[in-house]
Amino acid sequence: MFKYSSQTRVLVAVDCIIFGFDGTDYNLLMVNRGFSPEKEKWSLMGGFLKANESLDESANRILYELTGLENVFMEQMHTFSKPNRDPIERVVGVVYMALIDIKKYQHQPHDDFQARWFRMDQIPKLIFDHQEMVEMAFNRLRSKAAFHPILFELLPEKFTLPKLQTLYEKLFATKIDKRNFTRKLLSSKIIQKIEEKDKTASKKGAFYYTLNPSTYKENFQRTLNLIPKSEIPSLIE
Amino acid sequence: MFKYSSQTRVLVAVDCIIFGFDGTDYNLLMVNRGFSPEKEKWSLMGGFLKANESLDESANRILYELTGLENVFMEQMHTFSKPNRDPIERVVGVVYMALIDIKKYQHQPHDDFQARWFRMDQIPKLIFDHQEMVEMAFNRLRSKAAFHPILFELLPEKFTLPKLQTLYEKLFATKIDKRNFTRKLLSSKIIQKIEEKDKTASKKGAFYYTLNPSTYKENFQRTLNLIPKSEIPSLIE
DNA sequence: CCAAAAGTGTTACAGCTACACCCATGT
DNA sequence: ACATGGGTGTAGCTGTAACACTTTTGG
Repeated sequence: MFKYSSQTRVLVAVDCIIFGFDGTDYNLLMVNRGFSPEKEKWSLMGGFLKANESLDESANRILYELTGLENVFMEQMHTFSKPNRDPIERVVGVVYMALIDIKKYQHQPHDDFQARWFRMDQIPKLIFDHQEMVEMAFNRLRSKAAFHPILFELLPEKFTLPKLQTLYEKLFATKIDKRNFTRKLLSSKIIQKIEEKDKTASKKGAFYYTLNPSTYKENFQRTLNLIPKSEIPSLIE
Repeated sequence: MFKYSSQTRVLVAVDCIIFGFDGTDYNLLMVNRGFSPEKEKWSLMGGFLKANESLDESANRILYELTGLENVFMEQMHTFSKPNRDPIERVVGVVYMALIDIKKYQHQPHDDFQARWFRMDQIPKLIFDHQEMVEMAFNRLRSKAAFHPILFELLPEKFTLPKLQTLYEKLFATKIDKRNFTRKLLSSKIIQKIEEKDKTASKKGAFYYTLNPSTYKENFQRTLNLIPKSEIPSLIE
């Protein structure tokens, strides 16, 4: 087989930034590295691109191997490439962002990987340029969520309006008026009430809602304006 | 030096999607490949990532080598990775999108590369997955331009309002009311009129405007809403 | 009965859209 | 003088933001 001659070949790593929401705060799923370099330190879930898989396949494989999860919302975000970002040898790092319902991964089966959730404000010092990756991912999440209803990926099938509102308030570090929030959301028709209440958070209980799958897809491109316009300029991307 | 053992190393190519605007249509700068595979066919400007450069540096080097241009608006867009996207050997392709003033590259110095502009609706069949890359880039440009004033990168320093409006109308394939367009734009303060007219397009002549550098940067994150809301849902990303 | 969270309507304002005519000038 | 493209103002409407009280129920 002919090859391109005299060109440098490098390793390609895939790193997954996995967001979860515990009802109060955003969390990140990290693993304790079992190998050098930086053994025993916390890092993103990652692995090397294999010979016969695409990056999407690789990211999904890595996520599956480490959490057992499949069919998760995940998309490619950015490729990092500083020549010496990995001290061992040159590695180009492709970062994926995933959003999962935090309850779907609770340390269960794969404890051998020593994965655990960290609240966004309590993330340990990370290896290499992983800190930078996380910051970019969180900003990207903010930009996307301002215009597309992706945050539902972080919630279980049934969720309450107060939980959903907290999700938005925490991401944009702002308070939202609950009457306006509810009205905009319901007028979009992307969620529907079910006759069942969550009583864990209050005595009165809050009604559960679920996504309306058809209108959800239709409205995915539509900008919902759930965030007051005055907050939008603070988005960085 | 220690290495990660038994992992696959691959070539990393950088491909630049370079948009220009000729006053009427969007154009793409393509090169006629002088080497196999697909010799003599049209392709994006590209090259391989070198041992000691980052992807950003590589993209800028490639652009400079092929056009002589520097300090151009360019950002990383997506990394393509189907295992057999290049028939010779495995190559992961990182795509950059650049926006340039079309007059800054007019076949001059580097004709040996046989680069030329193609109107977006007259792009020849491209090699590998370059067609897919171009489509993604154009969609991405649309999404970004809907909310950030990046299209100015396609214009010369002095430009007229009618030209600017055409730029938006072509990208979104829609007609915009010129009174509304002008009003929104001027109220944003990002451009300023200069007392000089372009008489090439009409007898009356249209006033030139320039970017107001300070307000331009300030307002870069602000959503201008130059495109009527009803058109926005058609954006795909 | 009280504390804590959920739920619900209205009004004022800002920003958007729709729309048509006059102006300047080269030929 | 006329054809061509450039420039300008208003009114109605829609959507957003601001705002406070009642309801429910577990303890």
